Amino acid sequence: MEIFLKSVGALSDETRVLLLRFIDANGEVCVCDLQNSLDMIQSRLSRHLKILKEAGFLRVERRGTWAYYKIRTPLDRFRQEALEEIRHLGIELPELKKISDAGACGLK
Amino acid sequence: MEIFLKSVGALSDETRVLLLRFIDANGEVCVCDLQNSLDMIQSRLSRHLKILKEAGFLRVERRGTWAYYKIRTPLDRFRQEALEEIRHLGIELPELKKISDAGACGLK
DNA sequence: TTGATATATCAACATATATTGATTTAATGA
DNA sequence: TCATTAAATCAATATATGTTGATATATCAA
Repeated sequence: MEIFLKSVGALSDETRVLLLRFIDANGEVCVCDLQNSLDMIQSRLSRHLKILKEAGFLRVERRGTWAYYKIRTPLDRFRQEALEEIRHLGIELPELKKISDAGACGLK
Repeated sequence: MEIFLKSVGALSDETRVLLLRFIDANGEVCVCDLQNSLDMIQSRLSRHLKILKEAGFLRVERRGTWAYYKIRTPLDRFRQEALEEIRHLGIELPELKKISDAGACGLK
């Protein structure tokens, strides 16, 4: 029950659904790229990424000071279905502004 | 998005998951039977039943002063998967104490 | 070690959601 | 019509969750 509630709880917030879909659409992204692309402050992103990770949707990989988030694979059936459902919502996604590759995020 | 959030929001509460599973397992039940079986006060039940109904999981049918709730059919794919997932949680369900058939709920 | 950068966590506050008891609404039958 | 019963709604309160700005942690490079 607890794990189920954590999963659906993670999905019941507009910010997190957008985040999940954005990462789903763009593959691996780092937090500073999300800040740039989604125009959200860092602490807000960090919070929601943690919730999505702990709900089993995301995986983090640290490289140096950067933290790269991506969809966890494999997803179990229910999470996969949820992701599929989110894909069909037709959410308009902002463009990925990937500056982490340039070696600096340039954010304060 | 709004409908999706409403669906997962409805699932992200332990009381509602139990309610949904109980109705799923017992078929059609009226509110006073739920009061008896689940030991919950009426206003609490009414609130959660409404949320589950508006999220598309339940259907009500009124007969006289009684309101009978059951799983809405057909459920769309995602809601069906969610229900399936809930079935697999192994939730221990209390016995259905069906007194509405007797013609009186006997509740204050 | 020091400074700079990326991310995580914390504290304060605002908003949302759940619980309860009281009231209202609706249907029934005397 | 009036009283009764089932269910819905409301008001007050408590708890949970989201947002923000500030601070802490971690990595890297000079």
